Amino acid sequence: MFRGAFEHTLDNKGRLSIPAKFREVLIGKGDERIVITNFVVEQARCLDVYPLDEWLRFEDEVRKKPRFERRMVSFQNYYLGGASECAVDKQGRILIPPLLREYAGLKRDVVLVSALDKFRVWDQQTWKKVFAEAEEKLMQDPDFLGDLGL
Amino acid sequence: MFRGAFEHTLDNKGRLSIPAKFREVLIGKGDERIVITNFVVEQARCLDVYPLDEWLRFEDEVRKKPRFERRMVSFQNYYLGGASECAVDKQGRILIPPLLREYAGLKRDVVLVSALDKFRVWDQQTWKKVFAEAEEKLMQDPDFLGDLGL
DNA sequence: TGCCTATTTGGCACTATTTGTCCTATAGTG
DNA sequence: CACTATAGGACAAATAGTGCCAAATAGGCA
Repeated sequence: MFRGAFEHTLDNKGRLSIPAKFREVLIGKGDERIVITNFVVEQARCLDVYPLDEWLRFEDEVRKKPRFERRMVSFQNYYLGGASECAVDKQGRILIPPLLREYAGLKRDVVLVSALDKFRVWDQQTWKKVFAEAEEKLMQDPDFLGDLGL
Repeated sequence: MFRGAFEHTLDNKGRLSIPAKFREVLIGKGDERIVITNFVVEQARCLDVYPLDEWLRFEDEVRKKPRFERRMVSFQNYYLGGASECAVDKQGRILIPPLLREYAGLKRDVVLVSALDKFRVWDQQTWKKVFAEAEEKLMQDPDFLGDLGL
């Protein structure tokens, strides 16, 4: 699965080259298509990127839930509504749809961060903040990891 | 199926061009006809757009239900009553019937949002509100996301 | 440390998509 | 019957997306 974090840059058309390490994972699956959607962690916006097969598995999970339950409706609007499929081009890039680019505040410098079966794309500044806050929390609460059973 | 969200504009005749990504799906079905009807999510009005075959399938579902049950009658009045069939023209546009345009408060800027087998059309301002509320709700309910494995 | 290879990025040209404008056909009205 | 208003269709300009090539950079190996 995906491992590591990489700093990359968008070109002026909004294209992002996928780190070779991540691309290898996709090639291993035999399908380089990905699905990309909006997400938010700790008030900070980012994009979630799934290999197509993982995304489909996830959609199936969602379909099993009660469709008209109110939180589910919100969730579908938010997470599924924004999801769009992209293909990786010959030099390993994807075009990030304008709305998503705008949502996550992606300008030039971005960071791609692995998250198990998927990875996330952050605006560099936003990522620095999120990362620093996470570190801070760990330092100030020594029991944090213990409480999680790690 | 449909994926992604797109900002488009109506021309002064009320015509809306369907995003190429969505049109591909219709072309894949070999039938570009669609059915469009009124809908409301979280108190906010929008339009539901179905490929014709999906709509027919949905009608069959409805037919199986007890026809004179009161809520079913209401639903039929509302959802089926507003439904109208449109064809996509040569440059990929549909004409949105005036009543529906008015219903959903469509002015110039609209957003087309995928929703699995169909998509929705929102007035841009309305969509922003609905989206922001959904985002808010999800942020405040981390357990819900946890249940979904996010 | 320096060379070689692989990866990433920038630039350019070409194609496709979207949108605004114009034109014609049709129906309604005087 | 002629004129006007309007809807629908087509054209064309502007914009955005895609593909390709090559420069620059980073990483690996000797």
